[in-house]
Amino acid sequence: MTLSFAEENYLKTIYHLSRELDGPVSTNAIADSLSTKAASVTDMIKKLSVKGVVSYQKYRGVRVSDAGKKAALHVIRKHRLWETFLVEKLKFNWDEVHEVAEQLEHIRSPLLIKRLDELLGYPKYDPHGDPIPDEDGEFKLKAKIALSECHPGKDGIVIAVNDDSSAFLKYLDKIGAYIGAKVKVIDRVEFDDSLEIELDHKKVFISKEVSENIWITE
Amino acid sequence: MTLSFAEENYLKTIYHLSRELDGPVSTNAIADSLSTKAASVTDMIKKLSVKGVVSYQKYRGVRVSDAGKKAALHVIRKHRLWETFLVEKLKFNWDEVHEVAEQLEHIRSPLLIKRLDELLGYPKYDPHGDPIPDEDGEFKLKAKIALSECHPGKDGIVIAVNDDSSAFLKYLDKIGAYIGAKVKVIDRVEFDDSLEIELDHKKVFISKEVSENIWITE
DNA sequence: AAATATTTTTAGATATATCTAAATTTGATA
DNA sequence: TATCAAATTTAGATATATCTAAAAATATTT
Repeated sequence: MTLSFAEENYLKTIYHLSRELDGPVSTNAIADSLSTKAASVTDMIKKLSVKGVVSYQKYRGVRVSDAGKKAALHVIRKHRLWETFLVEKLKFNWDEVHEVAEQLEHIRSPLLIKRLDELLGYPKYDPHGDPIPDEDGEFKLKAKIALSECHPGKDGIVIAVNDDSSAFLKYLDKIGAYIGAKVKVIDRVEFDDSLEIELDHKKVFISKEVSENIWITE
Repeated sequence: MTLSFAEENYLKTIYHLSRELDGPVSTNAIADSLSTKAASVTDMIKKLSVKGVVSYQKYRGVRVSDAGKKAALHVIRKHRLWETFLVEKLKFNWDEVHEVAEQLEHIRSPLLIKRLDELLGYPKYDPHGDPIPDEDGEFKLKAKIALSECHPGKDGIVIAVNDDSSAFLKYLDKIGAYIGAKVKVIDRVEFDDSLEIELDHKKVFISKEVSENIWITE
């Protein structure tokens, strides 16, 4: 059973969405996430359902099956290994890798991924702090807490970010919030839940939207 | 103007065929080369013609335009850089790279190719001895002669092979005919034009079909 | 040159992936 | 609970890339 590029993209997106939620994933959520139309999603869901990678009840949303999870994690493994390669070996900035990795993740060659993993020294996390699943789809999440959940006085190390968009990552670069940076919460503004934090001995204000997307050690 | 994967594959094939011939490339030659049907080729040729990368007269074959040449050489550049990467950095054998490079050549990212070229040290030739075009599509052929054209007594160094199939390359590995190997023609069998050659101080017989696909220094 | 064979093109299908617009179902609200 | 709004699905198109079978053009042979 092989999945087309489009099928792999849908499956990966559905998998990611299903991890943010508890229950089934809605058609519209998938459509939004993929910038496509609900009608297209319904069509695709039917195909994925026939292939056994999702289970689906009309009007009731989609769930990823065990086989689907494995397939999704394999694509995610490839995506994150390629991102790591681009940053470690080709000197890409972390905000430049996503689009290219979206293409590279669909290349089919078990040997290529095996050797790439070897070349990179079997990394466990990608440049954004996300875990890289192993060949069996196993991975370990780091114990982490979103900055938005931290009270003044809390300090830690930036270990992951939740948004891979170039704009967001460029902003993080600017304020010095790279993976591994030391951070301390100085103050919280009750009015809008923005935070004053210290990064690299410099104090900056970040909005709630930003603090929700930065994870630090617990 | 962007070409789809399929369009890139057709264009590349037509370009390669046009270099073996003097005149226009026939529909059937393209179909054979791509293991597809003549009818499919006709359809695609029309599309490529509209896009201006080939010129085409019904029943009269196809020619690659200047714009087409540039586009084809760009794909070939990517293919050969990836092959070089696979062998040099990921320890692939030269008979394992073709299929993967066929996929990788379609990845769209100028920065990726720029950095890959840099990582590899700006190579001029790929693992099969084929020249890697630069960004402008320029490349240099080595002065070379097919073994099949050599008379007994002629010696030289294997600098390229003409067939990238895994079976052929595995056979070359077996007899020691890697790029850079010293070779000397010992004898020619008039009956079938097979050759006795010396490679690595070992004498082997090779068929005409094989000798036509091995190129040595002039 | 006429007949025959080969090559190429056209016509009409199929499969994938997408869309818009209309119909249907679900869920929230009055 | 009946009504309405939102979400979802269906129906019917479009675009790409492919195919088979038939028709047309070209090339070869007698």
